[in-house]
Amino acid sequence: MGKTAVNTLERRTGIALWRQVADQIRQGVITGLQANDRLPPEAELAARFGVNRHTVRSAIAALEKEGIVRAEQGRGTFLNDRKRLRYPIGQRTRFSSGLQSQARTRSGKLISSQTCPAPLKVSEALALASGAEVVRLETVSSADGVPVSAATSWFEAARFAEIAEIYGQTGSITASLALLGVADYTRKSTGIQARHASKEDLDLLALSPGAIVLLTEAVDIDAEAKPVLFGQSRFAADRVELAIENTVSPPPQAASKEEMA
Amino acid sequence: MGKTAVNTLERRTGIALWRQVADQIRQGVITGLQANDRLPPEAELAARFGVNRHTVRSAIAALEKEGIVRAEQGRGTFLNDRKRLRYPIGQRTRFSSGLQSQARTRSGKLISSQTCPAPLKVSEALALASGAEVVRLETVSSADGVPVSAATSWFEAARFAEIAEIYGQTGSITASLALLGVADYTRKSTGIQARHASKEDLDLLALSPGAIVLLTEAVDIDAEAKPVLFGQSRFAADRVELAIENTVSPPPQAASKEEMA
DNA sequence: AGTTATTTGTCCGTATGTATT
DNA sequence: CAATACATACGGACAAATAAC
Repeated sequence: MGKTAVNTLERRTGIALWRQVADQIRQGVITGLQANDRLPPEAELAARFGVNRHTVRSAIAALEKEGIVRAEQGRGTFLNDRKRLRYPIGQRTRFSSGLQSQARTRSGKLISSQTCPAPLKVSEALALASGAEVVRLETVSSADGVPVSAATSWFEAARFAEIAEIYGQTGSITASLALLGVADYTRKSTGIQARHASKEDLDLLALSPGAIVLLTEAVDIDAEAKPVLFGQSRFAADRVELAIENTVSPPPQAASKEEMA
Repeated sequence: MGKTAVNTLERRTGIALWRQVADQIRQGVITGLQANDRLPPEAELAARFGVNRHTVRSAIAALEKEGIVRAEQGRGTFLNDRKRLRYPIGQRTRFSSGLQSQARTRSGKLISSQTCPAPLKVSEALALASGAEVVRLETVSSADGVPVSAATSWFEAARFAEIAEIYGQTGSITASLALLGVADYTRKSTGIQARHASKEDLDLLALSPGAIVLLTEAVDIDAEAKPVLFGQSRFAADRVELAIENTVSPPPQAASKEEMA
């Protein structure tokens, strides 16, 4: 038999059919199932999904506006290839050096900053007295001009009062901390969640409604194991993959603490 | 001014307004912003979201069917609390011991298994000759009876021919490998992505359409650093948080030179 | 040249779902 | 529980561009 493929779409779920079709096609892209070339013709897709051709056309129109595919009259509809960046997370997590080999240019932009009493979660993460003053930075990091992550970072105000200004100039957390006397810092812990992007993140990351973000919560510590930074980053899930590479030291015991590239 | 909170919902995105409202309320739950008690009255929510009260009612009806909230005549609408499990990822990643302290019971169920030639990605991950035979396991792991993750795992067939049967009995990868002579294994690498759940995962994880999964791709190696397992797990993003805890060995003393942009 | 088949693009009308008043 | 406006989904028909023969 042909491809009766009953990829059962659900009706009256509050999500339009054309969007469900678009989501499925997009997922086909990111799974890497399809190469960089032609999609099946609209009529075939319609049959495959069990919907009208117009519905498929709506889906394709949406994908085209997103830049996922391009439709050419008479020829067909083609996938635009877009690879995910690989963002390494480990004891030594840094935006710029982590993407060094994958993007020609990287940049960090300061969106806003504020000094205020620390929320409970922040004071705990930074091991501060409850109510201590902290600086909050809202930043967006891009690779080759494409926004990759939006981050909210908290620093102890007493120690890092000028970090907002310095970050505004350097565009780099690592560089800013270095200027403020933190020669080196390491990642203590990272929590990872996934959710739909908020309205603000849609703007900051130039995503379309319904997009997914990978949300990381991390604490960085200095050489004396004192917390310097609590950060909450939202990565555009269709542009980034988080990679945890455990430095090659198999079972416990003798561990090599070196890093290499 | 009251709370004119313009959480601007987007129209004609293919996602019905009532569903966007429901999603926002649900996210409020999972972010922990709201306690376990009462939601604002419908009229206030309507004002807050800038929609009609009927629309809010549709949203709440949907959330009630999902078990997220309960509406009570004359009293109001209340949140049912649900916390995320914390799933640790590190060199020693194991399902059961990782959730030990958070769930009374844990179990792994074998959905299906198959022996076939390794796909390219799998043979590379396991360092096998291309086309080597592998065993593929489809499993679902649950905590306190609630499905947490659906996983696809590949093993070298020559070495682990009976793993499907053994897993079916033990319900544990660690136990199964032990019975097959792998006393210990460690995590070599973990990649993390996020996407919408596929139709199959919606079933396996008992999720509702539009749900998000955290997708991890991991390679586990034995004491001789030989790959034993390539696994692809899908975690229900609204039930689980992935946690990367870097074993406390702060900075490598000798300052860093290899970093910086 | 032309002719046909394939595929995307546009137009018509109609029924149902969604959202507001 | 209306009445209304708009978005969504379907069905059919034809035009326009492309490719192959």
